[in-house]
Amino acid sequence: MQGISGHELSPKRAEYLKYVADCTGAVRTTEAAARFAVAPSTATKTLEGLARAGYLEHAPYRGFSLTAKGERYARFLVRRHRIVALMLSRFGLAPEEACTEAQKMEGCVSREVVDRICASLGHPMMSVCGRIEHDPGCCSPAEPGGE
Amino acid sequence: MQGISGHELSPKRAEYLKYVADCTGAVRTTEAAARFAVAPSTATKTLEGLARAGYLEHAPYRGFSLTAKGERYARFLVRRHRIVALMLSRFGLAPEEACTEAQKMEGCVSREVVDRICASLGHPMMSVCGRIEHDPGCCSPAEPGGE
DNA sequence: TGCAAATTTGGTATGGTGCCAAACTCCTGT
DNA sequence: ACAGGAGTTTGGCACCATACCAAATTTGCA
Repeated sequence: MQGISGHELSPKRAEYLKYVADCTGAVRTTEAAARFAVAPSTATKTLEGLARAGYLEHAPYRGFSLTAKGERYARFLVRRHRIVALMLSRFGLAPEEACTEAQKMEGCVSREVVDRICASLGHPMMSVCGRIEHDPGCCSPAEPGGE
Repeated sequence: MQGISGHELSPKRAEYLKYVADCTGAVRTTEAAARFAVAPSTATKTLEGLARAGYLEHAPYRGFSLTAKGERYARFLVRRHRIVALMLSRFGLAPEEACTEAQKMEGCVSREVVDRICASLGHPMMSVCGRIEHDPGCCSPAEPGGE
């Protein structure tokens, strides 16, 4: 994998990035502020932080959109969320419960661990909250020998 | 059970509390500073924070020791760590690996989830890094019907 | 074109973690 | 008995993440 450790972004930033990735087109400050129940200036600053780090592109007064790097990272974040949620559901948590708790934990789960759980689960296609996309080279087709 | 959510302490504070719980008798500032590789003043302040929150008792210039509350909470922290590590080992992580990764994640895992995983695992007695103590009323004897 | 809505900027705050230097306490050895 | 060194605490400062408000700025519609 291309150097994703899973700890590049703070939990909040990761949430914002996932949100931007979920939206089609550019995200307005107001939309993000509403989504996270914060003041618009807070949304601007958090998104600005992601832009400075190269995950988003900022068209001032227009909105924020994903860069290639942001898109790649967001795919990881979504996959991580779904793997963790699926794991929790295997321990008896109901789907929405698993999803909610996954949200709380996932920020601390490394890519390494996600890949291991993913492999151990047999590279599942579905989680409790959506399809799981397996990046080529990230987890599914890799691991030639062991595991 | 008694109102432990699992999110009472920041990850660092939780680590310090576990450390104090692991030591016999009072912990000196220097010991903690060495253990966490920080300046003595930092150790003082972090431990002071735990004391102010009621988890530790502070005998100035003498050391810090657990209060009843701290002891109870530390038991939860250790149990959480071991349950999470055991869970990870079930996904193919080697013992020390599971233990290391658990350390990174456990701060974000709620008591609720710990109890669920614990139950789902059949209230195991051993983890990859030590015995698992099941507080009466915390997890094992509870859950009368379901699960 | 002018004004309302949206956005950004700058100032400020809090909490957690960290450092250093200075002040203070403890204890041991002479 | 007490001086000095080791250990500890205090106060000041810094940084990052997150958050707010008020003021300034830009956009876009009427």
